[in-house]
Amino acid sequence: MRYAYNVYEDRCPTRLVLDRLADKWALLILDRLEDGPVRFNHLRRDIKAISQKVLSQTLKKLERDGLVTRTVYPTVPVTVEYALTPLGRALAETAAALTHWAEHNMDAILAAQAAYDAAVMER
Amino acid sequence: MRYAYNVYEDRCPTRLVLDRLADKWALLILDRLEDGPVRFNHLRRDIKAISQKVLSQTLKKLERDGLVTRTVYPTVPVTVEYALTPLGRALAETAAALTHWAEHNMDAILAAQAAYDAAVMER
DNA sequence: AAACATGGTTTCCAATGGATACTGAGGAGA
DNA sequence: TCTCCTCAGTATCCATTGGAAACCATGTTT
Repeated sequence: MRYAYNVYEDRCPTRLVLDRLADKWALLILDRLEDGPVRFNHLRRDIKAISQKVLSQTLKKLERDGLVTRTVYPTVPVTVEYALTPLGRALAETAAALTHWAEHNMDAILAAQAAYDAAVMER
Repeated sequence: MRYAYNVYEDRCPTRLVLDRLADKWALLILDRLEDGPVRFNHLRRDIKAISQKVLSQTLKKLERDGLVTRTVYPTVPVTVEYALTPLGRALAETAAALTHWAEHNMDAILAAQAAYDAAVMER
């Protein structure tokens, strides 16, 4: 065994982390922050169809995990900027591989789904 | 734009794929299948705390997406083997990066959580 | 005075997730 | 023979989660 942790084990803390990272919205947020800090409502507009509640909740969890920072500027109205920490940046690169894989291999997956559904229909 | 798809867009099919891949259990299954075919109950035992229902459902979705194959051997009792397709293998390598990142960076995340919780307490 | 911006919280309902029990065919052990 | 065990799943129920929409405070613009 190379690491002290084993994600196959129940009750291993890595399971908690995997739970966090295996989240569509968290991956999209991390990906979106790679180019630099972004404000709350800007994220909301960029990541289509995310709700305010889920965005807020997800950002809080990412902040707690030390993956993003939250900075408040006392402007009027208040400005809140979210940015990646070094740890978050490392993860974002890994996460980007997943989202980009999805974009890249979409056609193959759609074809597989169509074939599967056709096979189920004629069964 | 490099690809025809954009995961930030609502209603883009990549969102469906991301939804599928951003799933703790799917990632663990793909990871577990990297070393070769595995039977249903073997997966169930290896991936601690997964329920039969969720394992069954997740495998079906992965099969529909063309990421795993399901092969039935008419033994007694019946043997069902799950294996990665070439497409699934490519994804498993990407997914492995995530699970291994979780194992690797666990200590930093636990420390961040403790610091965050302490800050919240004294606030 | 009404509308819009900021960054959220609250509320409600539908969908999802997990725990548990059950199936059913066949083999092994008592 | 009777009971238990294995295989690979379904079926059922309840708690948690997710998303839609309304609401909040503060301040600027029209």
